[in-house]
Amino acid sequence: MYERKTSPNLNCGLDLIGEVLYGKWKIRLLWFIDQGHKRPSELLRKIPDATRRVLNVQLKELEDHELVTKKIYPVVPPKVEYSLTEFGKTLIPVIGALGQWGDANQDRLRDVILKRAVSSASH
Amino acid sequence: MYERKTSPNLNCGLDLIGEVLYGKWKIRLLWFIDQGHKRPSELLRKIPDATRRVLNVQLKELEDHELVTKKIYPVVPPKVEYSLTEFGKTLIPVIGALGQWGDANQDRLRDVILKRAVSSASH
DNA sequence: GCAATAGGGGATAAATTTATCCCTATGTGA
DNA sequence: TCACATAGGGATAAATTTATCCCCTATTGC
Repeated sequence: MYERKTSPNLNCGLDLIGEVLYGKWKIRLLWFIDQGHKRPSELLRKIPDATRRVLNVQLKELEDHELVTKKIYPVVPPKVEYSLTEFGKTLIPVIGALGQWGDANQDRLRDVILKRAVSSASH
Repeated sequence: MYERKTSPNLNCGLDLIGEVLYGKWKIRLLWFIDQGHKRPSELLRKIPDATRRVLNVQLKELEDHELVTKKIYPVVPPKVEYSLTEFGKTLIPVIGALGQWGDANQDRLRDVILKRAVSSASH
């Protein structure tokens, strides 16, 4: 496992929430788990741009940060279910606010994001 | 300047907001600019863990994404002021929600973040 | 002339995060 | 016997982000 070489910033609330939510797929993992998509294979289907590996890694971090719990059923083929902890559930309204802002401004956002991407690509 | 090799995900609102807010200091930059700390040197003082260079880079991205505007006064020594655009201002309540959650849970967050950091450091 | 001020940015290195590849396990059904 | 489903994870590579270093501008005040 990768071993961090610099220490995290833990000064203010924004630092702290950043530490647990920073990760390409974490927010969406929390969101989809809350929506009832609990099994790894389901989550992978909901987030097809991610690989199985990264999702596992990020789910493990969410678990270490006590935002989700993992339940392994001793059956074959294996069955695993993730759920939000009570702590994790308190994040859902915040994530909802993020998603709403993104949805409400999607046209403009696509526009400015692509504009920047294109102009940097053309040397 | 670094040139992206993979294309951004622009599927849902969460992807979109991620594209513009993802960056170690961006959220705090927006927050402090909104609080009236507009000059680069002030922002650097408010965020002492960042270097001048990164703040410039991330401010440029925020500008390209139309969340802030930059005003350069033609004086010597140079004076520069950043302000939120109307679009950028609409993000403030969302950022406020993030910060509030982080503040409200700061003890627990410090705890779980450090727990993970320490256990991974010890092999 | 030299330092200080306030802000910029290129080049490169280091850190961090994601992606790829590949191998493991165990019943079930063809 | 072989493929399939379902989940896990090590090793390594590639992509991306941050950090370091160093140099530049122009004026004011010693």
